[in-house]
This record gives sequence, C-alpha cells and structure tokens, in this order.
Amino acid sequence: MTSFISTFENKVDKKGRVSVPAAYRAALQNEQYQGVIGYPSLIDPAIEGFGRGILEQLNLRRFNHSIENGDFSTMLVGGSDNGLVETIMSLSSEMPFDSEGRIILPSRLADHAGIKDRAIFVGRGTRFQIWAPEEHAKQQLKEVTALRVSLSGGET
Amino acid sequence: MTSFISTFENKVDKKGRVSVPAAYRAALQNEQYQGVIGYPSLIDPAIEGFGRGILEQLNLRRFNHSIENGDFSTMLVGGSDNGLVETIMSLSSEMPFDSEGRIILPSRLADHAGIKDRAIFVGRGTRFQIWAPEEHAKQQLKEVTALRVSLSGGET
DNA sequence: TTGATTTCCATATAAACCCATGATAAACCA
DNA sequence: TGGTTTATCATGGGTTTATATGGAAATCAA
Repeated sequence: MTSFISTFENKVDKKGRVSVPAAYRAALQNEQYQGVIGYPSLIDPAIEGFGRGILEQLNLRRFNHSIENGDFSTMLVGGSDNGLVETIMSLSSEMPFDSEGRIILPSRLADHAGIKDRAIFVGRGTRFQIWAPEEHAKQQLKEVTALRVSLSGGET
Repeated sequence: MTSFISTFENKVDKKGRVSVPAAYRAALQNEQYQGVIGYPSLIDPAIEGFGRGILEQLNLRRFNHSIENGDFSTMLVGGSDNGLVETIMSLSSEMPFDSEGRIILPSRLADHAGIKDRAIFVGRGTRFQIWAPEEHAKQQLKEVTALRVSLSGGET
C-alpha cells in the first residue's frame, strides 16, 4: 500500500512549479502514470492529491460493486453515490512530473487553496494535501487541539 | 511482536545524528523499512517512535474498512475517524537508518522535545520515546511518584 | 513575432555513504 | 583466574550523491 507520510514545505517558482517531496515520489514510483492527480478539496481550502492508481482502483471497485448488485445503470448513467466519485473525476487535474520531479499547479487549483509562492505537502496516508502555509497553520492547530481533547478523555 | 525495552542515553552530533540503541534496531530488523517513524507527542515534550509497519497497518485497515462498506469517499475526501489517523500521518517523520544505525532528528521533532546534544531513548513496549535529558528526569520522577502513590493505596 | 509553455542544464544545500577511532563488553586462553 | 584478544557499538568526520531550486534554451501556439 502506497502511503504518504509527513509534511513538507516547498517553494513555488514564478512559473508555478513545485517540487513534489522525494518521499512522495518514491511512494508513486511503481505507478504507470508518473505524476499526481489533484482536485480542489470540497471542505478545505486545499488541494487533494494522490496517484493515478488509486483512482483506477476506486473506479474498478465501484464498478464491481455495481455489477455484483445487478445495478448496470451506475456505470452507464451514474448515480448511486450522490455523484461523489463522478464529480471528483471531473474536478481532477493531471499533473505530470517534469524531469526534476516537479509539477505545475494549475491556477484553478492553486487559487482554490490560496497558494502563492509556498506550498505545504501534507501526508494523509492513502492521499496527501497541498496547502498554503497560513491556512495550513490554522488547520494543523485545529487538528492537534481536537486530538488532545479526545486523548485526554474528550471532556470539554 | 516487536517490543522496546529499557532506557538509553546517546549523543546527538552536530549533524543532528543519533545512534538508535542496538536493542531497538534488533527489534526492528524484520521490518521492510529500515528506520523509525516519529511524531511529536501530543501530551509530552517528547518524540514518539515506532516502526513503519504500524503506520502501514493503520492505513490498510482504514482503507479496507472503507471499501468494505462501499464508502469510497473516505480515501478521497477523508474524515471518518475524527482525523486521528490522518493527523498522525501528517505529523510523522520518516527517519531512515544510516549504515551505522543512526538517524537524523528533524529539527521539527528535536525542537518539540527540547533535544540539543543528548537524547534519551525510553522503551515503552510497542513503541518508544525520545526525550531531552532534563525533561526526562522530571518525567521519570513524576511517573515513579505517581506509581508509589497508587501502589500504596491511592490516597492523596 | 510574442507570449507561454516545456525541456534542459547549473548549483547550493542537505542527506547518504564510507571509513576510522575509541570504548565497552564478551569471549578466549594459558 | 587474570590477562589478552575479539567483537560490537557509539561516535566523529570527510566525501559523494540527491534534492530542491533557479534560470537558459528550445519548442509550440496564436
């Protein structure tokens, strides 16, 4: 299982290029498609990223799931999960690696995340996110605080 | 089951390297990833450490659990466990062994623990911790005192 | 042509690798 | 048993490599 761990901050140059952390590239080296897939998070000001393999696997599982249930309509006309998967597919962009392991952030995605000249890659296990530094600081504080509360028994 | 026992103090050189105690390395020798994973403890000024296998396990379980429930969204948009796994993934750092069995402590982790030029490895069974000497002394005193109290009946 | 992309090359820095030393503990042996 | 030898381990440092980053050159588009 490819997994994305740890957090890295990299520069975005004036051409919109960012180096994908080497550790993430290593996690993706077995994929046929050398690059990442990203779409604007539906809940956060961030970009959701992953390898193409997981998308394919997702489609496959979903396909099989439908077939097993005798539901042939899903694959033809969609539906069945409120359009989540299909919507994400449509929102996704391919970002191929250049020879140095960088990708170009489409402005559509960069704008959504508020990314200007610095990008924070956040490992989330099966996927990762890309944040603007300021937004990420806020988010991380929120997450850590929530975890501390729940670890200390969950009382307010 | 890999388990970490006993306490060791090692030097941190000016390159930020520390030898991982040989006993710990022996406990990790079956892992495919030769190194340790660490994240800043959410309650103590210390680093929590363990093998990478644990992290993979976490990911895999989460992935399978989602898939089995036909819940394809988790792996794409996250959520589902209050962010526990995802937050840990983001806070964790990979620290591979060099040929001498040392790791380099990322400043993010060293700073959190207040570690400068000495590090104390504390076995905690399935995981271990890394402390700065001063903090560890305090912590140990606290633990032992608390234990004495509870063993002697728990009265305050 | 002109602007924008893509490919290619250059470089500073940090990380990986390699070898050397000293110290300690285990093994050996006379 | 007392001393000697051998491994193992922690540590130091020099050298090489990888990575992130910047920019030039080449390609394409309009």
